[in-house]
Formats: sequence, C-alpha cells, structure tokens
Amino acid sequence: MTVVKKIATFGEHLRTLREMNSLTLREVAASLALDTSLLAKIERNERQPTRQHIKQFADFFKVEEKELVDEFLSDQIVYKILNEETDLNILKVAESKIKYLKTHNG
Amino acid sequence: MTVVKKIATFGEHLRTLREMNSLTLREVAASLALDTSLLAKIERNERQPTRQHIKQFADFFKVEEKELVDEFLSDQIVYKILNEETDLNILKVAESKIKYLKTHNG
DNA sequence: GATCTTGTGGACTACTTTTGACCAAAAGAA
DNA sequence: TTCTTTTGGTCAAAAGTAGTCCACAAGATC
Repeated sequence: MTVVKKIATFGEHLRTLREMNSLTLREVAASLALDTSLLAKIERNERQPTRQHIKQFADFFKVEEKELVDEFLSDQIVYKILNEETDLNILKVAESKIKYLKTHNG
Repeated sequence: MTVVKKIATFGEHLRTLREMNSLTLREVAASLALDTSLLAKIERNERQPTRQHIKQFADFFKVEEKELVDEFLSDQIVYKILNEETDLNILKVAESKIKYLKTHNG
C-alpha cells in the first residue's frame, strides 16, 4: 500500500516536490537564483509566488505548469472564502456567472 | 410575463437597484455621503466597494446585506478565473480543499 | 443656441499592502 | 561543538488601490 500525502496548499505541494527530490532549500534556491529565505516563505505560504516563480518551479521539478498554477489559484479562492466567512454557495454563484459570461460574451 | 434581467456583476446589480428606484447617481451618492464619481465607478466595477459601502447599499436599497456580499465575493472569484485564463476545474479543487480543511482543522 | 442635468473618465495624491533582500537566530545532524 | 538547514524579523522599495477633483460629452428642455 502506498501512502499518498494529502496536499492542501501550493506551498506544501512545493515542499513535497523538493523533499521528494531530497534537496535543501539552499540548493533549490541557488539553482533558481532565489533568496533561500524567500523560497522558504513561499513554501510556508508567507509569500506568494509570481507567475515567473511558478514557471521556474514547474521546469525545475518537471511537473506541469498548469498543475501548479491551479494549485496556486485555488489557494487564493480558498483563502478568500475562509477569510470572508461566507459559505461554499458562492462557488456555485461564481460558476454560473462564468458560464453566463462565456455564453454571452465570447 | 415578467422580464427578469440577468445580473452578472455586483456593479450591475447596484445600478439596477438604483434604476428600479428611479434615482440618479448624484442622489444616491448624496444620501450616502459618497463622491458621485466613486459611486459611478463602483457601478462600473472600476472600484471595489468596501464592506462599509456594501452595508450602506443594503440598508439604503432595503436588500439583504449577505446577498450583496455574496455577489461581490463571487465577482472576485470570477474575475480571477477569467483573468488567469484557467478553467472551471479550479472551483472543484477549491471546494475539496475547503472541505478538507474544515474536517481536519476545525 | 443656451442652459441644465446626468453619467463618464482622466489625473492626481495619499494610503495600504506586498515583495524581496539581508541578516540573525533557532533547530537539527554529525 | 561545529556545520548545515530552516525560520523569522526588519525594512526599503515597489506595486496596487481608493477616493477626490475637475472637466467633458450626451441628452433633454427652454
């Protein structure tokens, strides 16, 4: 039986990728010309990665960029919902708005 | 048969409320002690309303505050998705993350 | 045409938030 | 202890946003 770690955030995902490759923060940071501390903060979700960062991570760890982008964007949505203390219903509202816009605007 | 206008954004909703009451931007702005231009921008989604604004609008137009808040928050999500050119799938990802967090954290 | 009203929108300032760098210190391994 | 890894605080700079002010365009009315 394989244990699959449930990954909840972009940062955790990133950290998991790094650990799966047995690399240290310093090593990865050096490879990508990033400040070690910045990378650490991104892994702890204390700083947001830029689009450029995400692309770098995807290239470096050989994963799909879209996979990381979606992880990042969904985090943003999660954060907003938890933070504003609303409920999951707004996801439905958002979904229908998007469908409406897509059929009526282009 | 009643024609129901499909409202897609917070701003449009707000404008519709105003027009249903046959009021001008200046009138509403004066009542709420807002700059007319700012109110116009909010109706056109060029400025984001604050929580306080939303409360004022709800009181003034006698609608549920939560209704307006949800409209506003869902707009934010819609904007993010359309803007980042991802797909509806991230709503699913976000939903499962939230459910996961709620069952595992509190 | 002159005037009034309504909504629009540019330009600007002030304010808030966020980033990324730097460095010190904690934590962990050997 | 010593070396390495990770964490965390601080801060200047950059980026983003709000709200104000003013001028203008379109439309209505006289």
